[in-house]
Amino acid sequence: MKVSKEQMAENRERILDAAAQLFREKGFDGIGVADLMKSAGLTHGGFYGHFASKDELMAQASGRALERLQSAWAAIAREATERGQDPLAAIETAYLSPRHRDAPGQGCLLAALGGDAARQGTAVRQAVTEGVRAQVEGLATLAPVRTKAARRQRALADYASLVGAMVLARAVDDEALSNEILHATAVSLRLPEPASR
Amino acid sequence: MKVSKEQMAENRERILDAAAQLFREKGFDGIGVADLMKSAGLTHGGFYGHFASKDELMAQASGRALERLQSAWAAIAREATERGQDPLAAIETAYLSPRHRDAPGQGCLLAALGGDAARQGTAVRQAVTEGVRAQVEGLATLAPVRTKAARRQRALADYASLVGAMVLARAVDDEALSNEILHATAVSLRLPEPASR
DNA sequence: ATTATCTATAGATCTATAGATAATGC
DNA sequence: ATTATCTATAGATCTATAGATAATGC
Repeated sequence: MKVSKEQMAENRERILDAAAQLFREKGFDGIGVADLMKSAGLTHGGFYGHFASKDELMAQASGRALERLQSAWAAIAREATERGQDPLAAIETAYLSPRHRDAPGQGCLLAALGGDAARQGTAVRQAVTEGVRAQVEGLATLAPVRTKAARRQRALADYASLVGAMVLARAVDDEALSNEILHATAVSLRLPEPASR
Repeated sequence: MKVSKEQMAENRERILDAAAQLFREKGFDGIGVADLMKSAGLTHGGFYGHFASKDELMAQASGRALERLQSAWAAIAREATERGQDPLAAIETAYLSPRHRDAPGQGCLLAALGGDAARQGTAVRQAVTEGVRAQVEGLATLAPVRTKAARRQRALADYASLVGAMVLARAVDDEALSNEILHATAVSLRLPEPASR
């Protein structure tokens, strides 16, 4: 049952991607190693050849999710700039969309697992801290204000608004209220279009 | 081992209060029924005389936490008004304090369990929805803007900023960055004093 | 007599490991 | 020969229940 080196590396990537999605969808405690490995097309016991523990996977999957969202934001910013539109507004509009709300497995790690991350060990917290730092720096370069300090302030506050709006929009059971939260936040961030897409 | 009716009602309250705190501190999955009952000074098996299931407790404890925070906000607003200060700013300043960040067990349910709540069943989601609605309505009455629609918009957006700032501030592992998030959000909400208390 | 709580346990699930298996790669 | 994966299982933990116990309240 041994596989080639490349196949093994590919299997590891599949485990990471499945974990990054399933943790965001079901929570760190909502999915076990066995079901996770089944999702990646492998069996339970094989897991420990790739990762020392579930905790290590949680940290690496968090890092993976943060990287992927960072890339997605960069792509949105690039496209908006090409069209002569405000790149920060484009990212924020996409973030506050019902599409993002309804697909937590592909979305912002902090909105899906921020509360859980705060209760985790050093490995997860460090991965999250690094990702937050990178995302804040990325947003800061796009903020349309003059000083560096103002750009950073704006990036931090906007990021907080986005995460909170998504947490609330997903927590409530009433779609009208959920949409209202997303829309009110879009208005507060002075986004041009409605947040729906 | 039977106790009086009043004693039983008091025991039930103790279970609810312990649950409201421990769930916020450790997550819904981070504390079991046995340890929870031990925290309330009772034994494991007695639990099912008070609640039909852990799920029912989760919903009622969420409601309890939301009610308690609502009362705390009302008290802060009252005191601020007595001193001739802006009551909404007083609530927001208290919310964004390191004291709140470092005491999740006594704090905002949405910041502590919002992400988890989104993954729970109908009972928990309904309790959360009702609580969010009440808190938004409470904030809206305090918003210093003219129209009803503007007050509601402001309440929704401010609530999102607060929750997101707390989620981020608790998730990161670096106290300087954490304080920076709280402060940047306070600036964005135009709060007069620094957010520290 | 009723019943709130206790002790003990069933049944399920979860992480992690041990040993077997079979394909890779020297 | 080495090793990635598989099957099987140990050990811990968790929810929920059954039956015993002892204090309340008619």
